[in-house]
Amino acid sequence: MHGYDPQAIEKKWQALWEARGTYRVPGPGDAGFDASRPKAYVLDMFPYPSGKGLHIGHPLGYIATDIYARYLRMTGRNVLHPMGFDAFGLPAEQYAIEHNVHPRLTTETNISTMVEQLKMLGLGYDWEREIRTMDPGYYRWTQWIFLQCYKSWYDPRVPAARPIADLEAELTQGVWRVGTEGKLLATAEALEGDGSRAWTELSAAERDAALDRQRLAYLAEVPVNWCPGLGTVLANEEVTAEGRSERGNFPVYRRPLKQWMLRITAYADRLLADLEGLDWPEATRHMQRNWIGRSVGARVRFPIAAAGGATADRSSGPDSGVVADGPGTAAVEVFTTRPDTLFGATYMVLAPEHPLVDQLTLPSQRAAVAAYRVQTAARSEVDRQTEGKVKTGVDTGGRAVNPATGERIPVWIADYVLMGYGTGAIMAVPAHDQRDFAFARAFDLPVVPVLLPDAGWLAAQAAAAGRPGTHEDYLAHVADYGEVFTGEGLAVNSATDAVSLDGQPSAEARKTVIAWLERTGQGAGKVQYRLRDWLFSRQRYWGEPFPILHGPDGRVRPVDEADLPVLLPDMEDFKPEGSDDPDAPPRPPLARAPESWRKVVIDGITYERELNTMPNWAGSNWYYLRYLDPRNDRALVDPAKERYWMGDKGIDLYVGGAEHAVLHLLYVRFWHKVLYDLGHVGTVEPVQRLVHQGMIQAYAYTDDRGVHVPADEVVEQDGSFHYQGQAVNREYGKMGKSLKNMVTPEDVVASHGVDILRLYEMYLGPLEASKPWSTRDMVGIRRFLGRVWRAMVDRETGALRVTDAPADDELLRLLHRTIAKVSADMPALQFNTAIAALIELTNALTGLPELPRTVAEPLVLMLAPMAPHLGEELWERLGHADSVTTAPWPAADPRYLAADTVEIAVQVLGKVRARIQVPAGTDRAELERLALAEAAVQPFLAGKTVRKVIVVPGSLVNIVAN
RNA sequence: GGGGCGGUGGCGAAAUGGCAGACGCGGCCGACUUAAAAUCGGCUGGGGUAACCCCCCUUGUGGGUUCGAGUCCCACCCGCCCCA
Repeated sequence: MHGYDPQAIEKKWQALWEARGTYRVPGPGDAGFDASRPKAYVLDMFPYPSGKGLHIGHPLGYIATDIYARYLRMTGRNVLHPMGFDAFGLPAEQYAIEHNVHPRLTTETNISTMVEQLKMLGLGYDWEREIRTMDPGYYRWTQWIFLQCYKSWYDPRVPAARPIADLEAELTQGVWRVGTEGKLLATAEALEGDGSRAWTELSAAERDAALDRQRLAYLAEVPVNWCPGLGTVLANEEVTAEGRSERGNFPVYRRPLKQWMLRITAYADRLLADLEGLDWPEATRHMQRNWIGRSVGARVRFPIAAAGGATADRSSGPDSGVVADGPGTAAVEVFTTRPDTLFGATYMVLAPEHPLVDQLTLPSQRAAVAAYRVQTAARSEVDRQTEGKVKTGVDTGGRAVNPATGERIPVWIADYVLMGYGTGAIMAVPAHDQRDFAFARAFDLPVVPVLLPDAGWLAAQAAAAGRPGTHEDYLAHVADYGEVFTGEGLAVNSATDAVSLDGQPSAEARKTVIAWLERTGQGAGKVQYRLRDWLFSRQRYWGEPFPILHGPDGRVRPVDEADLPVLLPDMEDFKPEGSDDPDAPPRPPLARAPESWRKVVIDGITYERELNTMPNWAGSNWYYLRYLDPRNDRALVDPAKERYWMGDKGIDLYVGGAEHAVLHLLYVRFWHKVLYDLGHVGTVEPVQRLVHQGMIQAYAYTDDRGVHVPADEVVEQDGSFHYQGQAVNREYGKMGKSLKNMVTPEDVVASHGVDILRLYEMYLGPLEASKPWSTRDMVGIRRFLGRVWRAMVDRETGALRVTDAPADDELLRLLHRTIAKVSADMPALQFNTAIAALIELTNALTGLPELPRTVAEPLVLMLAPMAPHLGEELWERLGHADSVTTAPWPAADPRYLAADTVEIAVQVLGKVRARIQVPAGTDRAELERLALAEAAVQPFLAGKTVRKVIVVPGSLVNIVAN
């Protein structure tokens, strides 16, 4: 028998590929590199070797990029298509803890398994470029990038990161002064008596502090998400909406801790602006814009008029909102996007954790305030923001002054104001903000309208609320109108001797009030971001150690770059010290490392190593650069290799899950921009084109008890489903062990072969769409590849059925239409329609006594990227010694694309009434004449006048008659 | 609550504003076979009707723009995702 035997062919070619190094990709400087060819960089999001089994959905994106990379290679490009492993971090560590084996061992085992699985799928990776983030040769450069962040500052004038040494030089030269909160102040703009000081006036410690305040990597005491169950802090992104850890589902608490931070906020504007030029899914760009959350408004200072505390306490950090305002007084600073409503601010609300609360609270209110703060601490951040809940809050008894009206207004605390957002305090304008209004109604606070709504809104609301709807009535009875007006209006009730907004539209009123605030030193226009700096410390073992030493005087000393990597010490006891007690102090596992690792003596001074490790994101944040030059021990990447492979716009195609739309992809862009600013990479953005593959889902079945039954043992009978004779219900969901509907690549490869699996996954539907798996449907692909085989190989004798006889014109036209279609579908990643076109072509070959070579070869070439094993086998049988992977992609011949005759639809009033055959290229006038003369349309024209005739050459004629 | 994406035969799906349903699965009929599998050929959105001519209807619902709408616009319903 000489039929199509997928498993035999696949085994043969996978061995040959390995032996011949078919997928080795030389780069600049390597032997065999051809610099005249254009490059393409096709990248998969690399996996973490978690140890959970792969199911059929995991390789979807890998298959797609593999097909695209193979196609590009056949079009003459040097194609970089590497793979590696995200080996550090929580998934690998949790697996190790659960199995009570060292994470290095479990990770290495898991990686070996995954490499075998990926090779089994026929994926053409250059395994010589494989990287693992846990290898010292790799994480050395992760540490190195961290050091570059530590040694850099963000110069807003460029704007770009620059070496911190430059800043030090400029400070020494007097370009800058250091302001009251440690902020940099251009000397030229410094004002007399603004409290700023020259570099020469600062002590050594103050100078250190001033520089540290500018670094892109810095230590700060910040409120963090502390997860005692995991024994580590988590980034906001790693905490679920329910206030639990994304991994492990442990409770998470807010508490202040001293942590390493990365100043991603400095890049907020560029991260936002540079989204514009990217070929990314719109939804992903939208999510990143939301995450960055740029809002334009003003900072406004409300001086404290009456306070319960004695004197203003010390300034409590850069963004606390506390502003020393001369001896004994202070002001609460707020951010508002609606400074045009400043005159309507009738009270203020502070977050319960706000540092000014103690000072503001009157003795009579202390007990109530303290109780409320305890109550708040127990609630999660998301819970606090959820709307529709009953508003709660407590009056501090303190009073602040509205700078516009000069009136003393009450200051409350309430949990819907968050300390971590903005300044931790708001001005409340109940007349024009929904939440403020609800709060004011609940606690009987005054509501003063300061905007006149437009007539349409007023009329609609007046009708709904049964009010007259006049301006006078609205201003007098604003609280009786059903809804709060939050739109743009005309300012009213907004004038004093000092400033007047009355009559101005909101946009103009904002400008007026900001100008006045700035002139009088009571505030300023300000752009604020939702984006926070990136919390970069984890109290875990399985991660990159920080290249940081702590001196006995508390000063930080970076490890010399020549001493990198700082090796992760081998420890038997690597487990985190989890705890049920939210107040237990963090105890990173590295605190238990041998003293020989923890202590370092330099010039007679004993330093302690930083005991935290970097988060999971660190290693995956720049891996795409290391593939370009994976074994370089002198640099992160050789500049010549970086320029060639990254080109002008970076990675040509990056495919991975939509779950990384914000975190991974935002962090990657941030580090890439830092490296760009410092001259280590040549592109502004790392990824030009991004595609998210969809999920493969599957049916699952439950019996009448609601218990899942094995999906592969369910049979369908007459439209209902049965398991062991019992009727079962069908559900639809993620593939996985819990639903008992998992299908593994191993099973499918064993029963059908890899090429059929690859084609079937691509044929299911568009790459981006989620779609259901159905093993039953795979038979269609098996039939297709079987027909291809039998068209070329005699199944009795095994002889080649391909001859040099010429193909007839009809077949050649179909062939070249197919080439044109597939050639257009490949770069668009529309493999489902490309396969459909190849099936059509193959179906046209089934009756032929022999197959012309002019048809057989292009068919094999087009099939080869998708079914590489079959492609190689048939290419070899067609007499080619070289691999099909480097054969040239076929070109469609325009001569065969134009048909001699075309069918034209003749419509009357948009309905098709006849079809006529005309020579290709028939002109409009002739088409119109033929259409009007067509016998079949006459009944529909009878008794009517032809008003107009629309002619679309090559397609249709539409007769408008009535 | 705000935003994004989607809704097309029994199923997966296709369709630069131009003949809706390509291609595959499933189903039906036939050929080959002692028989089955495999393979090959034909039919297969719904309704009317005389299964094949022909007519009507049909892309979640209702409007609109257009000679012409699955495609563009508005409102609504449903599903998924993101932000609250």
